Amino acid sequence: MPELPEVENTRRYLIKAGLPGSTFAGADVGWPKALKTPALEDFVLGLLGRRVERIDRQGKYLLARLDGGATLILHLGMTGGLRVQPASQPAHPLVRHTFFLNDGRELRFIDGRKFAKMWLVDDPKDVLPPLGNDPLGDDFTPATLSAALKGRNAPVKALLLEQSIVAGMGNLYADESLFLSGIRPSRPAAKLSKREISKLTDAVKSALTTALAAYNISREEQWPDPPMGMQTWSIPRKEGAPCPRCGGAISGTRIRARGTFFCPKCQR
DNA sequence: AGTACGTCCTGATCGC
DNA sequence: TGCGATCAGGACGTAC
Repeated sequence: MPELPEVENTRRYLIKAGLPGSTFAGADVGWPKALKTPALEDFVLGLLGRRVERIDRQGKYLLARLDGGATLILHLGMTGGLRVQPASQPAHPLVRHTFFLNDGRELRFIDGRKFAKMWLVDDPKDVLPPLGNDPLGDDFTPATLSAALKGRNAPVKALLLEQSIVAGMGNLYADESLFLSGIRPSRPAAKLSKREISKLTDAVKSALTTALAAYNISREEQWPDPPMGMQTWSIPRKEGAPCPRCGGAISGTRIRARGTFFCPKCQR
């Protein structure tokens, strides 16, 4: 499940693979429902002949800035992954979309579960939902997080998952952040103390930067394989497994229908 | 406005 | 060992 670290590493992978500078020579959209806008014909025509100038990330969205001013937006959903490969190389069986490049390579969009999404727009603001501060940026502070949680009585984990509060947060890093900060996922957000908000802010930054760094160090030699399947969790995602801090049994529950794991001793 | 839940999807995993 | 049942969850629409 690509969350911020995986999406950011995908961005770095695309840059390393030389997608910026390449020009689209066509596109094969194999799962039309993934294309949100525009209609298929305009999507293909709009990409044709356009060169990728830059690749940005906003939350979990990848934005390929094209010459001429348009932006190709990709969201990896839960099982999405991207690869830039020679057309002659056999494609992964779960490739749903193929973007042909003018250098004989292809940008291949893998997406087993078909939850990924694509847009081609003049202004990303027209289609992107409101996104909160990026937790890796300077604007993500105890003050801004506290303000975002003010008056909210939903479980803190549910709010961490809202992209309008923490852009790029996902289920696994939410559990990780709450474990690192010793806060139980079910706690009403507004009841967190100032000190807890501060610890949570640090934990979110720490969980995400650790994941990014772990990938870059341990998998660097594997580039250009896609950055997926990172496993840098402190907390086991298995009920009854031993807590790495106290040795007690990890509890499993569901919050907003999302699998949630925490240590009942370490997280209060 | 805030909160909760169903829906979309299918590969991977579980359990008998 | 095999196979059907269940699980996984990001974002959105709907409902209360």
